[in-house]
Amino acid sequence: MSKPREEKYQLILDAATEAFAEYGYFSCQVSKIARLAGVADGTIYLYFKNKEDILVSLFSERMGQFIQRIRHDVILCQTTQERLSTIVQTHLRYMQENRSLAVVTQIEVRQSDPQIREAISGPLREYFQLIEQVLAEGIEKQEIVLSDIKVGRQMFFGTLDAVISDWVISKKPRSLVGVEDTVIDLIRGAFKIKD
Amino acid sequence: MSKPREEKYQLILDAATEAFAEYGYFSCQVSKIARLAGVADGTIYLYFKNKEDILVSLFSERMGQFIQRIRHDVILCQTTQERLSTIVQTHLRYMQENRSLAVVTQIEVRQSDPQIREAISGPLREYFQLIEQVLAEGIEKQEIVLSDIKVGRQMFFGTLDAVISDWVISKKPRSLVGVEDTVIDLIRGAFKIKD
Amino acid sequence: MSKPREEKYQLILDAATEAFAEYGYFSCQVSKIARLAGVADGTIYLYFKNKEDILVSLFSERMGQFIQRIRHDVILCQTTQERLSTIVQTHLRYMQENRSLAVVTQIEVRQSDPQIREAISGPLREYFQLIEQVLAEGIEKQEIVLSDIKVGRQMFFGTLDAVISDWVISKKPRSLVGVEDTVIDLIRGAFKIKD
Amino acid sequence: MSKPREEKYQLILDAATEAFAEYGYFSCQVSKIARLAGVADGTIYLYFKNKEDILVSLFSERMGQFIQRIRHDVILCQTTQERLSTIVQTHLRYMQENRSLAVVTQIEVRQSDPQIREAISGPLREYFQLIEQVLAEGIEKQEIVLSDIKVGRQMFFGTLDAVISDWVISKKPRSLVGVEDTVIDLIRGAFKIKD
DNA sequence: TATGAATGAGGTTTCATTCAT
DNA sequence: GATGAATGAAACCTCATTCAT
Repeated sequence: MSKPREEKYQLILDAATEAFAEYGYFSCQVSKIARLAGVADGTIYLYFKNKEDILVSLFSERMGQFIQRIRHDVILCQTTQERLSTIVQTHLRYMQENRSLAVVTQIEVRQSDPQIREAISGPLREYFQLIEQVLAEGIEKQEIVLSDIKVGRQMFFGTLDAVISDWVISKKPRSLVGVEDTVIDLIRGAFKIKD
Repeated sequence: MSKPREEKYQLILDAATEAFAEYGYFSCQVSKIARLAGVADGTIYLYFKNKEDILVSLFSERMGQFIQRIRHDVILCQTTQERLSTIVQTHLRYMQENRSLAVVTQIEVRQSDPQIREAISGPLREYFQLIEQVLAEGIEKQEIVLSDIKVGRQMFFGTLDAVISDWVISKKPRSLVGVEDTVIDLIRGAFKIKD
Repeated sequence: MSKPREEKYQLILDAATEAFAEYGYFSCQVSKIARLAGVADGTIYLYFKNKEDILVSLFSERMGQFIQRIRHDVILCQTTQERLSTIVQTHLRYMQENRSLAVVTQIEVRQSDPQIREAISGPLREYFQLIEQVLAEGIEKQEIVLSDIKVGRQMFFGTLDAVISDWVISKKPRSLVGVEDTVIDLIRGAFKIKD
Repeated sequence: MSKPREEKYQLILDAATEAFAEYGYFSCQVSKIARLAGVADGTIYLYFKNKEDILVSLFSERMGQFIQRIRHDVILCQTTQERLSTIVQTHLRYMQENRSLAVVTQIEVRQSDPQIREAISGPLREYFQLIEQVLAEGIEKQEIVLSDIKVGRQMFFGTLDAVISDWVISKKPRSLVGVEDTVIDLIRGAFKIKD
């Protein structure tokens, strides 16, 4: 009995991801999500408290999954350089495979509505902490040079974010995978990682 | 005769910047802007076609000013390193002095409502081109090492963007000026600029 | 399942007829129609695209019904004189029984807002064609004398229209049925119909 | 000092006639009239109490002039037949020469807004009375046969009204003068005027 | 007298949410 | 659980009218 419930929950979340990506959170009506999910408008409210709850759930579900994947890949690495390269690769590839999620992330990370931003900040903060941990460990082991961990993370995340932002906006994007090496190279230079 | 017209135009734009920054574009009613500007609701529409036009005008006006300032500062520089450092400094200081503009910029650049994004993209693209010009010249003069100009610009802008984004979201932000040196240092490393 | 939908559609159309008749199209707010129909404002928009669509639908629905009735009555007639008399009678009686429709018809047929007029013209043109057909047949069979069919129709319709217009405007109107004979008599004279 | 006042008053009335004819009373903004008249919006209110007053003034001024012209032409006639023919001719020709007035008349005669209708009814009633006088005299002198004066007037006016209505709506209208003879012929038949 | 920028009441329409079926 | 018709609050925008210049 709980299986179909979970299924429809995910179905709606998938639909919402597509719909938010295409129209933006505010310009996307709940009825559009319902139609895309193949359910009635009212059904949405059996699974979510309100429209905002859809967005927030979408974030913790999908971003949570994303972070878990990255965390899993990072654990297998030996050096800081490997860890950073892995994050770059996994981040870009994951977003490339989940374009709509990438779009939603781009849009909604910066939502100014304080309530929404607060609700969203959880998973993102978790990701930031993961990056900062890697950086801290790198400094400690003298594998990288960095005078301010937070700024280091901002550079690291900001670069990936900007790359994806351009990719998302661009109508004819080149593959994200193609820029991996350049990104990694720039980051290695920034953190003074030796060859 | 045209002075007071221009004055009120700027007054409304200032009010809109504050209001959009506080509530976000969609959650901010036109009446809020009007009240903040000390004018009647209808007066807004003597100066702007509609709500979207306020946002778009805000962008081209204020971002245009911002880019002009950066362009002016960059012209005075001799080396690529100086140019990049100048952009970092001017960018961060300008945003620090215009927090509300920074908020709006951070938020609305990524608005996915396609119409709005299109309208906004102009000034931003201009800024991107400026950065890319500096990078291209740096490569040519062998002052920097960079295999892909676009990715270089993404790293450069993305870093600044992430720094400001954190600063804007943070309730008790440290001064942006304090991170200038770290940012410049990271970028010099990324572009392999010698001391 | 479709019954209640049709019912409410007609309910709103009835309310709109009353409301437009009392206040005129422009001076009548949608909320007035809603209140009269006993539904919420928003409900109106589940059945009609917008305010104008209400008026247009009202016209094609009600006028269509009106024309059908006349067409039905005309078919049973043998002579042109009978046909013309029947149209006069049915027209006047129908309007007398549907005063609000008469008011709306009188008022809105001539709306100069070009968009509205265009939308409304369909059913009216159909009625004009019916009259002109009867006249053409009458001429052919030499039952009437008329040098210009269009002008003949204008006289025929214009007379009925003016009679109803006066009746509608008048606060204490005499019955429309009372003038039937005079109208028929005038028209018989105009078209030189022998006794 | 009173001359230019009168001039501008007429100027605005002319502009209003054009503007009402093109857009209809409700869809025509006061500012449009002002622009057409070449005066400021506020100036309108030095000459007219409000928008409605423009329409009402337009009516009594222009229709008054129209009726006066008809009255003048009718006085010169000897027989009822001449009088009726003269009214038909003058009516059609006047409207043909003043198309915008014709349009406004068509539209606004039927305004359902009770206040407006009341204000307009004056000049129109005067015209109706003139027609009814002619008919009454015709009956008395046994020049025409008519059992109900009011219905007779309705037929007479309604016919002219419908002719003009079609002419006004039609994009490529035939000249109104061309139908004069047919109209007169029909009316002579209706009133049983001998040759 | 003339101006036209400013006003602000009020209208149409949208859409998140509810609830009877 | 599922539906989707109905709700009604609230937003954007228009435009007749005013009034300081």
